[in-house]
Amino acid sequence: MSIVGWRAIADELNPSKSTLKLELRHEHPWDVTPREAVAIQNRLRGLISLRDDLPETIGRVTGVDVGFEDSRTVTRAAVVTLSFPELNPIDSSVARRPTSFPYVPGLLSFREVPAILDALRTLRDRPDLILVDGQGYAHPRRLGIACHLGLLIDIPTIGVGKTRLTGTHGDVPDKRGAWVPLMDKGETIGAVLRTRQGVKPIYISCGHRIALPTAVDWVMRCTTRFRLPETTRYAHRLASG
DNA sequence: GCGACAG
DNA sequence: ATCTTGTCGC
Repeated sequence: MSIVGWRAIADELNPSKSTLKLELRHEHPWDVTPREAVAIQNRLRGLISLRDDLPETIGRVTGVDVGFEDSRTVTRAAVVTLSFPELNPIDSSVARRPTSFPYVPGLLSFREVPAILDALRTLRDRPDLILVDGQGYAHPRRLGIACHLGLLIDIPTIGVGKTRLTGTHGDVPDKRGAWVPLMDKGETIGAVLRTRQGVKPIYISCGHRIALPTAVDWVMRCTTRFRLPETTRYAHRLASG
């Protein structure tokens, strides 16, 4: 579908441009040096919960993705909420703001989270569960973008990466749903999951308030006939258009 | 010192 | 991520 078509759908999903009360559980500066960013990550890492702490019933799943415009000088975050288990889009939001932090492996959240928070603020309802494009716990300091975002807004999050940031793993059986642990320094930091037979596996890790097996289950429940979950696909289309 | 390195 | 045509395969 064309970009015009998608913008039309996006507006139709949330015509009132209603604002969601999104109180941040933690605050810290964003205009920081890479060195300061690392210090913030080391301070926040101890606050992450890898335990299941999700709503009793989840009727909606939300996807988040970020794209860039004008030679990466503008950051565009897209959030799409789908009904569950139908996986039909029922709400969405897009936010654009000047890019203020460079891409540095391991510090992705400092580049993308500010715009994501802007997008979340114009969503109609508070998400039950969010699938974030990128790693969560599978990070050098165990604070990938999914952990960072989930912790700030205190909502369960899952990291869904298309490629590896850190860690090692064996071969993944070529069968839908098969997965092997992603290991680092003797610890399981994530799962390498084959969402469909015959496609490259994706990297799943805990964000916040969810355990790894549960995270893998939810990613599979959100994945139909493609390599990536529908949440990620819808968000990507709105972020890139 | 030499690689590796989410998006 | 983004820049980009054609091309291999179901």
